[in-house]
Amino acid sequence: MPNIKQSKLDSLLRAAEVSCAENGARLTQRRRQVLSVLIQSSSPLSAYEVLDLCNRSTTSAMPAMSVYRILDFLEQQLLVHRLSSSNKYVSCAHIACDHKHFQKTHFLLCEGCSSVEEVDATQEASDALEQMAKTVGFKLTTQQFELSGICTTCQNSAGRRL
Amino acid sequence: MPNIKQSKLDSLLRAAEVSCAENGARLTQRRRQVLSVLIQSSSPLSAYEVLDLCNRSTTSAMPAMSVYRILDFLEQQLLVHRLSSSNKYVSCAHIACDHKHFQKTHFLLCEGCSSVEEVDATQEASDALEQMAKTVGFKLTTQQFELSGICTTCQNSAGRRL
DNA sequence: GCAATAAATGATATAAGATATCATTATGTC
DNA sequence: GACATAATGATATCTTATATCATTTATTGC
Repeated sequence: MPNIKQSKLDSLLRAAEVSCAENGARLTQRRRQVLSVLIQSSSPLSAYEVLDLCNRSTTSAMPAMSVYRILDFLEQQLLVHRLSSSNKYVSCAHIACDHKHFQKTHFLLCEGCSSVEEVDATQEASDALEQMAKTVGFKLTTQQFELSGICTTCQNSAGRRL
Repeated sequence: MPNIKQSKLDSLLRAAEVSCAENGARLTQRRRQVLSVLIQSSSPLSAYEVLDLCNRSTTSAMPAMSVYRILDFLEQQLLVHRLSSSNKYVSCAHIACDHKHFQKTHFLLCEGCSSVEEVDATQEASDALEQMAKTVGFKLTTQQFELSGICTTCQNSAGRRL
């Protein structure tokens, strides 16, 4: 059940293809298939969830190995991100734009509906974290943070559903 | 190879025992064994790493199942923390004091030596993160953050080792 | 102290997740 | 089209995690 329009999906896939080409890489059929699954998912997926969804839509079964390889590839291309806290994958929110992942990236994970919001760190948050680390002598290298919470939708429907 | 003094270990274990008792729980031999391993480790350990270390020091082999159960128990007692980004465990830095885990906790993970520093969030960091989440409508619930970086020691030895 | 109950651990099986390795197919280059 | 390279298929294996039931150990009430 795609929760995005076919036209939107197509344009993202085309952008991904261009993006790969710029890096001298190719967005093959399999890679496109995996990326499609992630783009269409409203929540992060594990490698095996990706695998199942791929095999649901195709006749030729994909081996698990391929999914891992392809996820690695897509991650390197910055087309998908790996969430280390759950060991799942999400498609990048910036496939179609020229966003450069310069700032630290924060992933806000909704505990209600499992949706993810990818946002750039504010300068304040970035500074505060650096500063905090500095007080114990740490020099931060993390560029990715994963925070849990409740999204707007789930907050509003809390009366009904929680 | 214990990197802490026996007396220190003993006093932590005694404190842990008291802490459990206060919750109507018991620090059994097996639980004490697992906790000891974690306290003595200079870096986070996976469940199976804990298992191996336990079985190295004892004649009676512990089943994997027990380790998972005991880690769950110790985590509930706040004697150990689970790092979701690596799926490993560390002993709490506050076993012997009356620290209450009121503030958000940050774990600073050194990419050089794998050591961990457990620190309370500064008000600034806490506020900045809340604020950032708020801009996209999220209400944060996370109480634990895991950041990677380089510790003081490794920064200083960088010329030699990195 | 001892039976009854509950808590903790042992033991075994199996599921789930991830990786290593080599064979095969597809793609690009000359 | 032959060659080199990249990508995928196929298989085996290893690691990690959980489910389940039996056994042992502790606790409670008498």
